[in-house]
Amino acid sequence: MAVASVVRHTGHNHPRPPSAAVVDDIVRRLSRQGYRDTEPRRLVISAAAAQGRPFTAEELCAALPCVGRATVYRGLRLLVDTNQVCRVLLEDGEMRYQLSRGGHHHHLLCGACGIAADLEDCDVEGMLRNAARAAGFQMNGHWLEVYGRCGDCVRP
Amino acid sequence: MAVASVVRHTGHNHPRPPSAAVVDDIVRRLSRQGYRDTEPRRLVISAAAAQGRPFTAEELCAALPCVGRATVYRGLRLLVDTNQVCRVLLEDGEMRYQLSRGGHHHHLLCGACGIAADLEDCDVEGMLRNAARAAGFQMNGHWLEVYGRCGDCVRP
DNA sequence: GCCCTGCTGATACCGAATATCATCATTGTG
DNA sequence: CACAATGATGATATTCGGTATCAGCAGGGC
Repeated sequence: MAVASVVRHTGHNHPRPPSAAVVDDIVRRLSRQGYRDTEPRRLVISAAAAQGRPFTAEELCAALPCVGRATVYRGLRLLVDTNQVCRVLLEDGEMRYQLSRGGHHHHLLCGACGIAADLEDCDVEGMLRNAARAAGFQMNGHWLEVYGRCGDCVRP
Repeated sequence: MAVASVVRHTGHNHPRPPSAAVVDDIVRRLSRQGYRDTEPRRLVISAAAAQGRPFTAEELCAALPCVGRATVYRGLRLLVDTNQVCRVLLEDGEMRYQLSRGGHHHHLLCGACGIAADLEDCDVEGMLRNAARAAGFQMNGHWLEVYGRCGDCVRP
């Protein structure tokens, strides 16, 4: 089977100083698609990048009291629509968000500390496609979340 | 790899006459857990069983104008909590529901007709557990939905 | 048949998210 | 550099899905 590699989104469990480079990068990609480079939008991106774990739209609003609610929601939706932010489904059905590093990956969600690590190079894709085909189903995509305990929370 | 088997929830794409046996079965299981056998509750179960594809709570309400909204929501929640109904996550993030046949399985969701077939005997579980362990993560569960086109919609 | 207790359902309420719309700011153009 | 077109903002209203409340009802054990 494929070797799994994991990318921790942050060394700590708490917001990190947002990297200006990351924000610039996203803004640049948006510009290329015709979206303007505005101050509130940069603030939203910066706040999203500063989150150490999957966040909700409301948490962004709380972190950005000087930006209108509607703007935060719009900005977040734009980021999701342009695949810069991925949705994360918690075990209880709650939907959260997380800055995406791009490329197909899945999330290892720790139920203890709430952190989300990326699981890459996992070959569920091919396996699912085969299983689906055997069932007469043409697979176009999938949604997968993995729940459990991260290394830090298993042995503290 | 494991052989995949599929169970179509209905031959047609539209509501089927609810089987009294299915409703009785669920009611019996609820009774065993101390929940009463009431008329409105049976109606909710019957309506849920009559759906040919994943449904929303609001759709149940519309199908049951003579049952109070709160009762429909409570009934549905009870069914989810007792694992008689499983949640189905659509590709756009919408949450729907579907009568469960019990046992662990995943859904093959057709984006064209909206039908959900069950994918059983697919060994993602073990594979994921290994991949997670390799990443230092202790996996306790997962959520998986498969999107695409069902056989009927691929070649019409 | 009685009574306890869970269930019902009309209503009020809540929180998340979106629609509206006048105003502002960015960016391409001259 | 100034202008104008238009996309973006944000205060507010509104919608929508879901839950809390609570008086009255009914299931089921006795």
